[in-house]
Amino acid sequence: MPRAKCPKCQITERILKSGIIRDKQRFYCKDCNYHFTLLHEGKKQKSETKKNNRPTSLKDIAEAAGISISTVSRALNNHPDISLETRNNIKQLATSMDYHPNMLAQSLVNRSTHSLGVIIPNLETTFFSSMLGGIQHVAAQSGYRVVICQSDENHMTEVANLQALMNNMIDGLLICHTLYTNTFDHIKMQMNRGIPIVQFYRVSEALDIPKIFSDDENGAFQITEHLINKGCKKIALLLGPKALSINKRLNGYLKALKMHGIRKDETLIKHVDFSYNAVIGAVDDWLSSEPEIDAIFSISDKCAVQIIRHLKSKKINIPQKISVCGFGNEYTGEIVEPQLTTFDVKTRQIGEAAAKLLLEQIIDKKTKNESIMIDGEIIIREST
Amino acid sequence: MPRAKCPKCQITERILKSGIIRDKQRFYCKDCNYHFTLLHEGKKQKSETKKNNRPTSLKDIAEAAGISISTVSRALNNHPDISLETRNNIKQLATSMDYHPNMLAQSLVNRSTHSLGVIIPNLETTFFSSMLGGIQHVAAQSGYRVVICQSDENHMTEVANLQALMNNMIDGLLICHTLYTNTFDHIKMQMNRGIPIVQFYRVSEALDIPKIFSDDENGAFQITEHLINKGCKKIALLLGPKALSINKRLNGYLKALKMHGIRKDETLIKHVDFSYNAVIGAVDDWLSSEPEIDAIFSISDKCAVQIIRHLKSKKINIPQKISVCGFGNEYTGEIVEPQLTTFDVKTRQIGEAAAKLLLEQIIDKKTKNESIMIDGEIIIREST
DNA sequence: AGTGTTTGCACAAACGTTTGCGATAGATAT
DNA sequence: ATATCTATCGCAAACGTTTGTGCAAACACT
Repeated sequence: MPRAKCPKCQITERILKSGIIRDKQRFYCKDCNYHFTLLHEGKKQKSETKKNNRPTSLKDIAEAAGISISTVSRALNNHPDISLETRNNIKQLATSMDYHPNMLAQSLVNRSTHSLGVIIPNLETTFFSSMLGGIQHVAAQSGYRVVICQSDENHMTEVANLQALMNNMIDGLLICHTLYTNTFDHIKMQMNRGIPIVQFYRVSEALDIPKIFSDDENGAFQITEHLINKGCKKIALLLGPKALSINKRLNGYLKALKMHGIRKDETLIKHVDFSYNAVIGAVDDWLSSEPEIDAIFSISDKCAVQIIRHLKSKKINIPQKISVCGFGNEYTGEIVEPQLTTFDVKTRQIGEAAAKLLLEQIIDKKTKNESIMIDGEIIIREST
Repeated sequence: MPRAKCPKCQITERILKSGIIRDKQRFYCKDCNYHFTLLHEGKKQKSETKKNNRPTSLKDIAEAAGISISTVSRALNNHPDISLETRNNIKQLATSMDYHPNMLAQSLVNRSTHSLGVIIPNLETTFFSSMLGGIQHVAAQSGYRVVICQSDENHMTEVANLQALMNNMIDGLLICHTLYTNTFDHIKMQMNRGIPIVQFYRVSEALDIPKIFSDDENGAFQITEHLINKGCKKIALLLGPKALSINKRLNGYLKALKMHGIRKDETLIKHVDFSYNAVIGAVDDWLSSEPEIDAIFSISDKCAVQIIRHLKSKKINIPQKISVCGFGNEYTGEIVEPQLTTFDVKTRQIGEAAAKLLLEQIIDKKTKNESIMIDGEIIIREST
């Protein structure tokens, strides 16, 4: 460990040796990119204290036992080439020396980390975290770990997480895109790296990889038709930012209107980010404008709950005056009063299916190109 | 790749070569631990198709450019020893060859993965996932990844995750124990491995490692005192399984009773697991027994919400007849009607503090032994 | 004694990096 | 011309595993 001080930035941490020239030690400061030389002053005490306080390795055990490294490795892995006696001795020695295998080294030679990566927009809602539950359950059954990264609905974070994970950290990736992800070059770049990728829930048809998705169009259709059957004529639709296949829900909405002979009204369709102010603003717009609306269909349960509370604070009766529907079947929809009519997209099943599909690819080493749709179910409660 | 079939289990996958003996190839089946020999039949086409379809490595670039591996490495890392011209050429070549560094190899030599491990009981509630939010935020600022493992409130899963992560996968660990974790040998075993560990929220005083915790005793005291001030005399307390420091809340409860001259009544204190049936059962017990209770203090918001809904279904007025308090300040407590009085334990701040404390240890390479308490705040709403 | 088989182990290459230390050639100073 | 310095690069060790191969000794069977 060179302990020289850089004459420029006075830092002693990031100094590297850079050769010896005429009895002068040459150094290089990583911080300020600067070369300099000093007279010899390094005490050469290499081999002694060198590998101290490091975790014990196979080599340490081998030296302690006076045998070769490979024998130790095989003994610990129960290879029958090693006699039972030696095996037991080595195992005992290993535990007594507090040996733990270095998984980095193992993964390096085995070319497999036995872990799946998950990139997910958000964990602070039951919607996504229940998908995670499904993923973990399936992964654990096959002995795989799950490495979770939160993109926080931020596209750049998604890209960064993706690149980090794909650099040999994982054997396969499950990804659910950000709301604001509308370009998929970052995925394309990783597609021929030999690491299988599966999209789930928020998928892109532009990509030629396996997907697990829910039939959102049909879900939105069912919800809208349900509202129509309840007698609603002016159904406002609250959509998220224009992105992704999530807007399939718009199609379902329009389809239901058409089928029941209701004319499309552009003013009843609004795109918002999911911020509270935007949601409330949109609702107030609708409330203050003609014609009077009689239903609000929010594509997010979270927003639907906010809408219900907002309407109640304005003394607007739900569902007598205005019906409210959500989408996703989050837990809060069961708590709020009136309880929220919504569409259960079976998030846990989506997670399970995604993990299964990924594991099949990893274990069979075949690149499938399957797309699986998970059917949802309308849940009718008090708000309609 | 040996493609021999094991005469015992007929499997061809896990066969290893095991030396040659008198012109006979010796094999060993990893599955059934069986040795056998066959006549030579392997076509020796080693060096040709060997390293095909592997990701490009530094070596590949070096060979393509006709220079040494070390030069390529230094060039890509902007080492000034390499001329600007060579550097740019190599960089260009690298991107054109679709090079991505193997982080396993990097971590192996650098002895650092630049990622933090988190073991957390559960992600399906905002309570823990908001801690995660805090952790991720702080970690990202220092350029660290976060690897999340869910123990699912299962002690064995916690242990398994711990062992996996600690084998060189991470530079530091943040752990929040399972409800059922009451022995800490698994932590002790890992304490001298050179990887710093920080406990958060659910901590154990028996361990000599840094902790971030909330003053649950004081929180419970404040809640109880608040109930007393509202005129409640018979305050039922719903606790979780007997475990951990979580039961500090019992102390706060008792302290408040004592200070206000209320006698402790054992029948008013119940331990339950957090299952719905157990919670409702406990409440029904209280309702059907003398003396009549006038308040329920649940140490979990989730249970408190269930209790509120249960009481409402029985037409019991809240808070006129019975006041209800929770603990934790989850989102659902704001949605339920009446809104839940609870104690905000500042989960996000706990996560942030824990990540900071861990990062300090990693970066300074000093093993601190600091314990930080995050103050909470009582949130009084309609249910009291 | 001769032949063949089995057992138990050691050697060394490989996985893909980083980095200490020289080595060489050209530049500059003396 | 000689001496010194600098810029640019290569060699090889190291990180901690796994595993193909060889080899000597022990064993088994004529």
